[in-house]
Amino acid sequence: MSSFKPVDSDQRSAHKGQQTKAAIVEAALGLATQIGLEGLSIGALAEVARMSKSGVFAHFGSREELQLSVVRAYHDRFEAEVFYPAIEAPRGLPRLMALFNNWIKRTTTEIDSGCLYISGAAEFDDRPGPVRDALANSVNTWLAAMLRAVMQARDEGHLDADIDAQQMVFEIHGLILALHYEARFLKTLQSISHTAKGFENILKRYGANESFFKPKTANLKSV
Amino acid sequence: MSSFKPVDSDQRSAHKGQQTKAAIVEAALGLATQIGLEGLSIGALAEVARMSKSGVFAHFGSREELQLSVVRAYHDRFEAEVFYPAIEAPRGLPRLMALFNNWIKRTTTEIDSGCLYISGAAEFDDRPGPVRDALANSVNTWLAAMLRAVMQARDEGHLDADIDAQQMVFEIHGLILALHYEARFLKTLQSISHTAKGFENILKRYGANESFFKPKTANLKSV
DNA sequence: TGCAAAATAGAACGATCGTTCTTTTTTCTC
DNA sequence: GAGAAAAAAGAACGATCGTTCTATTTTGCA
Repeated sequence: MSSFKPVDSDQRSAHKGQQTKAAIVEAALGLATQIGLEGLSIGALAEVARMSKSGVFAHFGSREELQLSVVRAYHDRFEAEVFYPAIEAPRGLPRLMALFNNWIKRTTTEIDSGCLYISGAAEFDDRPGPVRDALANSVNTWLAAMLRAVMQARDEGHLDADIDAQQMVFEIHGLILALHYEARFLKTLQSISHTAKGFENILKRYGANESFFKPKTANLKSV
Repeated sequence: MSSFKPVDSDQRSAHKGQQTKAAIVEAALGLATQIGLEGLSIGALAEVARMSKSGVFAHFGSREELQLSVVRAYHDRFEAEVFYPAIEAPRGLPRLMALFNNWIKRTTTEIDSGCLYISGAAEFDDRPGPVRDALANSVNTWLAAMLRAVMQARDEGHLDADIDAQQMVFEIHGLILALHYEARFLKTLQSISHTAKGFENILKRYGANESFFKPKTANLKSV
């Protein structure tokens, strides 16, 4: 990941314009995850934010800039919720498992609200431009973090030495996408347990020592 | 699958209205897979079909009915391209592999055009109504066919006897979703080979006899 | 407290949307 | 080939879209 924010941005209690802008982005994020980045209209957003259309608009200057702000906000939230808590786990399989579990946790939450990286991909896969680039960059950053975690787990000896790390990340990604699809769209009940079981299968296949995940007693430092 | 069409529908050279309607639906299908069912506008469709807006509209009576026609057309095409050719393969693992290979083939084609079941799911996962129902029914029908194929392969002894068929279909579905996502949105080059390798991994894990897929010489009737 | 600056509101624009209504053209049947 | 029926076109509707411009309100600093 690594997003090195420029020192202040929204947070600082400056000039109050940025406060309301942050509030607007917050509302926009809620709308966008529900109805999509394309469905996000300034009129509807103004209503939710209890402001005038032009009042909302003035903060962004264009709809596209609003969409970009939403993508950035989603990126930050994803980072804070999934990535940062997990890198505190020890390097190797424990961290990989923490990353995946946080990912599942977030996706499970998003069964109701929707995932911007998934809906955004469907909306912008044929629409070049800054929004698409921002979305793809965020996703690629995250997938690269997962790839790093897999390679570290391999180098630590927690996984087989000859595994294809990209292949493993691809299969893990598929599990998350299937979870989102079947739980959110098809409303299949067992999706969450299927995802967990699928991850277990993948770990086993790539040579993870069963003591890591099978019996809940196992701990980090062994192998 | 099973769609038992009502005898004529579009095909019969009747009253010519149905001919142009079929042509419109054809054009609409192209538009919808590219820009989505929601992005499909009657004006844009009329331009592509080289007709007037009202001329197009008259064939459907509402935009929703147009969307439903597109979903039905996509269902038929999917069935004809993926399902029917595969059920001619012998019951069991050969048929399962044929189904999956056709699915991959179609999804690979759709890297350029887009898959309605995937984009539609993202667009309608929060929007109840007939279109959502039609989409979900089609997808469920297809997933049920895959499930049947897995269970038959198990019953034929081509897979382990104690496998969880739903779990296996879930993992396979994830591969396809990852293929579509990474190839179409992220433009990752190795997605197709990742998918094939992932399927091989799944087959192996669920006890498929390697003679079925590992050496290209193996044939159907053994095991 | 006053005043410039920033933030918000309000009204209006052109465009496009789905839809309706009326009129014209095309098709099919006798 | 005439005439009814079906198909297509054309014009207009109210609504909503993103955006622009001007006016009003609110804020922050001297």
